[in-house]
Parts: sequence; structure tokens; C-alpha cells
Amino acid sequence: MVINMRNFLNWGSAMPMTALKQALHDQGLKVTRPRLVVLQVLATTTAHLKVAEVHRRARELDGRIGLASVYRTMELLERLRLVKHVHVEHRHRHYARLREDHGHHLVCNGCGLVVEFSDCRLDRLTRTLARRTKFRIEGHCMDFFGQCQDCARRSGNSRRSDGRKS
Amino acid sequence: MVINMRNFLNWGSAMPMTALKQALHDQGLKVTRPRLVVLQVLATTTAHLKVAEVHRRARELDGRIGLASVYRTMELLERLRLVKHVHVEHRHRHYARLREDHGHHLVCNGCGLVVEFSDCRLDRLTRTLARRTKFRIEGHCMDFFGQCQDCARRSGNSRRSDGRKS
DNA sequence: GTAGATGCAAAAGTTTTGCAGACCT
DNA sequence: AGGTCTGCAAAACTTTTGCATCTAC
Repeated sequence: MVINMRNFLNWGSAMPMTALKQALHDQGLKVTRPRLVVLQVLATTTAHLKVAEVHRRARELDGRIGLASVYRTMELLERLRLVKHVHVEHRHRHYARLREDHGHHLVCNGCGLVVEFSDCRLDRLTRTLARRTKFRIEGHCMDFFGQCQDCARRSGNSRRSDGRKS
Repeated sequence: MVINMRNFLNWGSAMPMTALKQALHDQGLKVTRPRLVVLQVLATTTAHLKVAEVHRRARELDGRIGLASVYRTMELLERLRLVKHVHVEHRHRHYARLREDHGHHLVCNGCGLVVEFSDCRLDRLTRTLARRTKFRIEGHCMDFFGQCQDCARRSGNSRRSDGRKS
């Protein structure tokens, strides 16, 4: 019996260590310093961090933590559904805390501004898909792209008139 | 005045070269062999190719094409809205042809099976978002994840009962 | 002829892996 | 004590960049 750890980080900075240890233990996993430090980093931000940034912050808490351990821990946490990786840029893999009100993004192609929103209303679509495909659907990602107000103004309406819309 | 190139690849293997050249020309771009070859590769498949695969296939058509040129061409095509990159794996950037009935994915976390679907019904959400954020929304991506029927059966219900859901 | 593209090779990143030693339980 | 986990360094990959050369216009 394993507790559902998904909401763990939503419980705020007061970490229920007992529950965490229990969960790790139940999976035959060990509670180690790197894992705790990475969790602490994730608990203190709502931003989407690239792995290198998680590592940098983790080092501030414990200078000995290696990059490889961060990668391994992020993978573990993703398996435990504590985080998920999102794709907001080409190059890096970013991780976001997984919350009950999971986040989606509206990304400006011009300046990179990211607006987060959570109300995705995909329940019906999810059910339809599951029924039609016989999949057991466990999650989704959805992001929108476009131009923010400023960039839209700056790049003018010329873009608009060409009929493209992506 | 730039033509809408989005449907270009939908026109089938009979490429409207005139239209393509016109579009490139209008943007001050040149019609070069590497660009044509990459387009040809993309026109002969509906799969989502990673860049290395596009390069491999392009080389079969023209052995001199360099990987860097493929990267540069994919970027160009994405700017022209002929392709978009999708994220089905961690490591690689995959590109998909952009169609009027743009594709979404349902990916099996177990075996990697990808089911494509196009009916996303996001029009209303798109409008709402645009109104609230003042973004000019140009596109979106949406993918679902889960277990296909076989993998769900294979991994059993043990997964289910432990409270985790992925 | 000239601006823009290409191919190559090198550079810059990101992610994974092997392994000896350290650490949880 | 014993199996896991870590840190380090090296390897493996992906993506970008610099530059001389070439090509489309």
C-alpha cells in the first residue's frame, strides 16, 4: 500500500516527512540527503525549473550534490508523480510541480512570456478518448502559443493578413 | 503578401512548386536543393521524425546534405508553419507535418504506441484564453498519456490499487 | 556580382553511464 | 552487513555556430 504522493508538494513548505518516508519505504527506496534537498528546492518555488537550475539551487543547500543525482532524482519523482516535465523551450527539459490543479501554458512566441492557467476543461474529451481507444488515460499536456499583446502590436498586423494562424 | 503555406503538404506528393517558390521568394528566401529535399522527405511520410531521421532520409536523396542544414531548414519550415515540433520523447525534438486537421497524440507510457487524433474541440477554450490574456493565439499542442489496453492489462491492476495513477 | 545558404568541423549543451566509495536501513 | 545511492568523470547525444565555399537570383 503506497500513499498517493501527488499532492505532497501542495501541502506547502511544511513537509510531511513521515508520509514521504513511508512512501519511499513502501517502494523499497531510501530516504537520502540528495532526495530531500531536491524536494526542498521544488517545494520553495512554483516555477518550472530546468534540471541545471534545480541542481544550482540544490547546491546552495548542499554543496556536494552532483548533477547526475539530480537527474536521477527528477526521474524518480516523475515516476512517483511528484513532478512532470513540460516543454516550454526547445533545448531543456523543464520540470513542474504536479498539482491537483495542474498547470498549462500560454507561451508568447515573441518574447517568451509564459502565462499559466489550470482550467483546462478536458474531462469530457478525456472520457471520450478513453472510451474510443480503450486507453487508461493518466494525464495530458496542453500548451498554447501565440503573441502576447505587446509582441502582437510590435510585430504589427502584417502577420495577421497573410492568413496564417499556425 | 505571403501565401498560406500551411496546407502545402496536404496537397499530396504533387507539390505545387510554383506556390512554394512564390512563398519563399516573398520572404526573401532562396529555393535551394537542401530545402527541396527536406520538403520531399516530409511529403512522403506522416510519421513524426526526429531531426536525425529526416537527415538520414534526406541523405538517401542527396548524399551531400549536412545535418546543420537540416536543422536550419526545419527551423525555417517551422517559421513558415509547414511543420511543428512535438514532444513525444525526452531527448529528441520530433517534427510533425502541420495539417488543417492538426494532430494530437495519445501516447502509451508502456510500449510507446502513439494514437493520433485531430478532433480537439479547443475552439471555445482558445477564444476564452485569448480574451482573458489579450494574446493573439496562433496554435496549441495537446497530448494525452496513459496505458494502452495491452499494457494496462499487462501491468495489471496492482498499479491501480496503490493509488498512483501513472 | 552579391547576399544568402551550405557543409564541415568544432563548440556548446544536455543527459546518461560506469564505478569506487558512502550511506541508509 | 548488504544492497542502494551518490559524486565524479567520461561518454554519448543533440543542437548551435563559425567560416570558407558555393549557389540562386
